[in-house]
Amino acid sequence: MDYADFQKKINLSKYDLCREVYRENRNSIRVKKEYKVVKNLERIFSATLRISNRKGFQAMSMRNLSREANMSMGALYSYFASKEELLAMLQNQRRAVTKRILDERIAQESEPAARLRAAIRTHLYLSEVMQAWFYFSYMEAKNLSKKEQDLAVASELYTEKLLADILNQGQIQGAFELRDPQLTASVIKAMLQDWYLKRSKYAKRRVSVDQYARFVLQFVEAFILDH
Amino acid sequence: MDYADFQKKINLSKYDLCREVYRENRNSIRVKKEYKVVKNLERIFSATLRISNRKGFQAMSMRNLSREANMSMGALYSYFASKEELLAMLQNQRRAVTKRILDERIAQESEPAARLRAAIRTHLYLSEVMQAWFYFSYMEAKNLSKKEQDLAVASELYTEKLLADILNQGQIQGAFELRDPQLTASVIKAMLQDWYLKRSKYAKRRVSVDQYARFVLQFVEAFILDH
DNA sequence: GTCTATATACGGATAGAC
DNA sequence: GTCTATCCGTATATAGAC
Repeated sequence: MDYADFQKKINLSKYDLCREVYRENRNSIRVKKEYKVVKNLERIFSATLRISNRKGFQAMSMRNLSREANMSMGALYSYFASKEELLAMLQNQRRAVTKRILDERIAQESEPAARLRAAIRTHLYLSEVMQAWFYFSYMEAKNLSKKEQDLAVASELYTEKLLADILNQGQIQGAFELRDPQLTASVIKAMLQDWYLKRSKYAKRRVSVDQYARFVLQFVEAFILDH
Repeated sequence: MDYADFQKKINLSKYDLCREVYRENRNSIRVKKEYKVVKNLERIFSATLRISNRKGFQAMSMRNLSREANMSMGALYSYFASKEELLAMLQNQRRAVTKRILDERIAQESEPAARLRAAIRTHLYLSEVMQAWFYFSYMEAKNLSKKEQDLAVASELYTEKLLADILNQGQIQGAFELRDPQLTASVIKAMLQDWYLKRSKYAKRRVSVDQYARFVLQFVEAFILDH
């Protein structure tokens, strides 16, 4: 399973993601024609991520967004009631997709070594498909409302716990040998995050996501299989 | 050399840092009595880091800062000409200290293995002493002026290159065996950054900087000494 | 040196025309 | 559904009193 296979199997086009957002927010969105909502939500979210990742969500004014999304201020406000609600729509949906796919793909494996590989590869591939959002979510977390912050932290810890559980299970079954599963999970997480946080550095050096995945797996396995 | 030794040897009190800032900015600071400048700069910088790390530098208004630093708006503006200049003072000085100490302590070792240990430990210890600033610098980099962004990236790459050079040197001398020194340096950097980016998580789990340093060293050494 | 008061610009959000 | 025009609050920065 490499990145190309992953992309084929998992359907995650921008429009699919926006269609899900629309269906979950039918009540609050005043515009009613699905094709139009999906098209405009895609513009809005893309522009939001583009501007925010350049200079920060709070520094993005609604006028910026209106210009970048090619919509008037009035039009924007028929898709959400406030800047904060725009954010919540985006966050909820992306978080849900991430969790769903991560859970699915880990559950397909039963051996600890295979589960660990699935977790690492899937996380890297997800962050490759939705790089802009992963980056946004990490960098903006602390600037958002208390509620959004808590959700972000919970989502962080959930991923870390997925890894820690696999490591613990592997240790019990004798597949891995390691001293501190919790700390090991933390630093694996740090390596996974580096992939989407330093995207342009890796792009410049022509490191592909598959190369990075192989490298991280080797690095981790040298630690948990050997000493 | 553990963290307690490091603290004793390296003098890095908040006031020492602010005194350096004052001496480098005598021209632009209108207040002239050193003890007063140092005291107020300390207030200003502490408050800046405190507020910015909670909700972002751009979201910090000068009124916020004035309240948190216990100084009037007018008083603040006699220490800098603009919010941007305040930032540049802080960044320049901290970056310089970090580079100076990192270089010094690596230069004291000659064997690759010892140099690597010195680099990792020193970086972790520096980020422990100046956690708020390291966090700030990472999280705000993209929101600052082009000039500040470039300086931040250069500083990032400098640290990574320090690590990569040590790894390369070790490989040539036969001390390390590794396939990709550049990628190895990148993921080590990611682990070092996790320490100051997730400070409160590690604090909650009662992981000390010395424990974390030992763990990272083991993790890295399993990869470059074994396979 | 530090304060209060204020100039001026820009922020989010909405009303009402089309 | 979308647009333009506008309300009102808050931002940075400064002037001038003490």
